[in-house]
Amino acid sequence: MDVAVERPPPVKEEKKAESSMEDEKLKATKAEMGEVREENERLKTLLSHIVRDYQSLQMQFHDAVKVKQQAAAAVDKQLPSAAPAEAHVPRATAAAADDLVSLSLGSGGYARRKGAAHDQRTSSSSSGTETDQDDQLSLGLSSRRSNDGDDRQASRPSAAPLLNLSSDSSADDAAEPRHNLPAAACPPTSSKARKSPSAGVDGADDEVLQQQAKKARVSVRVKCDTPTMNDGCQWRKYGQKISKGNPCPRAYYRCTVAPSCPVRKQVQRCADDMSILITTYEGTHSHPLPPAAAAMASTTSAAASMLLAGPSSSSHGHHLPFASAGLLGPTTISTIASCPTVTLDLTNPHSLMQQQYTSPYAAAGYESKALPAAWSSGYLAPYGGGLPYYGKSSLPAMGQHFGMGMATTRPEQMYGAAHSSSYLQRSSSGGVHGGVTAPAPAVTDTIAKAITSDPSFQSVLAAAITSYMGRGAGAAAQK
DNA sequence: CGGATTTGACCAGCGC
DNA sequence: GCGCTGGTCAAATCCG
Repeated sequence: MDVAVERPPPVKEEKKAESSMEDEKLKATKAEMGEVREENERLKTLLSHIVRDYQSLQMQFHDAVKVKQQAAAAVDKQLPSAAPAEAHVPRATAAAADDLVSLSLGSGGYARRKGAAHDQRTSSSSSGTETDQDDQLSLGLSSRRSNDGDDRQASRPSAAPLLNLSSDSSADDAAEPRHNLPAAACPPTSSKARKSPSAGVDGADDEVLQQQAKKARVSVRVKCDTPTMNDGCQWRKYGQKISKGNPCPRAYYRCTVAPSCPVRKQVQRCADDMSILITTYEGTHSHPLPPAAAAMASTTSAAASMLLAGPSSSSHGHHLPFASAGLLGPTTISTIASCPTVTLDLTNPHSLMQQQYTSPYAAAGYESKALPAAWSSGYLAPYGGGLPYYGKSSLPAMGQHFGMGMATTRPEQMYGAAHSSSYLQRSSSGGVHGGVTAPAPAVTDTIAKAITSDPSFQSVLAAAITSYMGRGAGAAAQK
C-alpha cells in the first residue's frame, strides 16, 4: 500500500517531464518551420530577381531577333532566290528565341510532375510553400519539351521559370525530331555514308542536318580512374588510336543499344593529367533509351542542336550563359576546326558544385555551403520540391550509378540520406539549436566530395546540364 | 560458343 | 600529288 501511495508522484513528474519535452519539441519544430518559411521567403525573393533578369534578357533577345528578322526580310526582298538553307536562318533564330523563353529558372507549372514521392517527403516541411505554386521554386535541372511552343506559355505561368535537372528522354523529340525514328533517319553521319545501307533516304535537307549533327559534339572532362565513365548506355569498342600530341590512346565506342544507332563516343585521357578522362559524344540515339542513359543521350543531341542553332561563323570559343552566370563553371562552346564542341569541364567537381549550386545564393547573401547543404538550401531541391523530378523522370538511375555504398537506389532517397545526415548530426550531437540549420561541415563536405567525385554523377550531371542548356536552341535548330 | 575487345589495315580529309 | 592524321573496318583474339 505504501508503495501504491508513493508511486503516483513520480508518474506525475514523468508526465510533466514528458509534456515539457513535447512542448520543447513542438517549439523546436515550430522554430524550424519558421526557419523554413524564412528560407522560402528568401528563395522567393531570389526567384523574383532571377525572373526579372530573365525577362529583361528575354526582351533584349526578342529585340535582337526582331532586328535580325527585319534585316533578313530586307535581304530576302533583295534576293528572292536565296538558298533555302539561308532562308531557314531567321526562322530558326526566331524559334530559338521562343525556345529560350521556355528555358527558365524554376517554379510552378509543374505540379503535374510532382508525384507521390514529393508529397510524402514534403508533407511536413512544405507548409506555406506548397500552396504557392507560382512562386515556388521547383529547382532541379530539367530539360523541357521544346515543341510545346504554343501551349507552354499557357500551361506555365509567364514568369515561372524552371531549372530542373531532369532529362525526360521521351520529351526529347522536339530537340531531336528523329530521336525515335528508325536509324534510317539517323545514319552514322559519317563520311563513309556509302557503308550505311539506309543513308540518303530522307533527302538533301536531312543529309545536311545529319552532317551538321555529326560535327557537333559534346565533350565531358571528368576526373575518373575507370577506363570509361558509366553513362548508362551500352557501348562497344570498335577502335583505338594513338593520336598526335597525346601518348594516351583514344578509344572509339559505338552505341550498341540498337544495332543501327549512330551515336559514338571517343574516350581519351588528358595528356596533362592522366586522371582526367575526356569523353566526347557525337550523334543522336535512334532508339528509346534506358533511363540511365537518357540524360547523356539528350545531351549529345541537344548540345549539338544548340551549337548548330546559333550562327557558326564564330571560330572562337565562347562561354555559355550558365558559365557566365556562375552556374556552370568552365563550360565552353568551341567551333574550332568546323567541329563545334561543347566542353564541360568537371575536373574540379567540388568547387564546381559549389559554384553551380551555391553561387547564386551566395550572391544573394547566402553563405556558401557544401553540396548537400546547398541542396537543402534549395538550389536543386528546395523543400524537396525539386527532387521528385530526379526520382520520377529526371535521373532515375543516378542512384544506381553512385558508387557511394548507399543502400538506396532512389535519388530522392539518396538526397534524403545526405539531407537527413545533417539533421542527424544536428539533433544527435548538438541537438536542435533553436531551429537554426547548422549542417555539420565535416559530414556535408564528406558527402559532397563523395558525390561530386563520382564519375557517374558527374556524367549524368553533365548530361542534364548540357541537356538543359541545349534544349531550347536545340529544338529551333531542327524545326 | 557468342559477344566483346584488340589491333593492323584501309580510307578520307586536309595541309603543304 | 604526297604525306600526315583521324576515324573506321574487320579478322583475330579473348573472355565469360
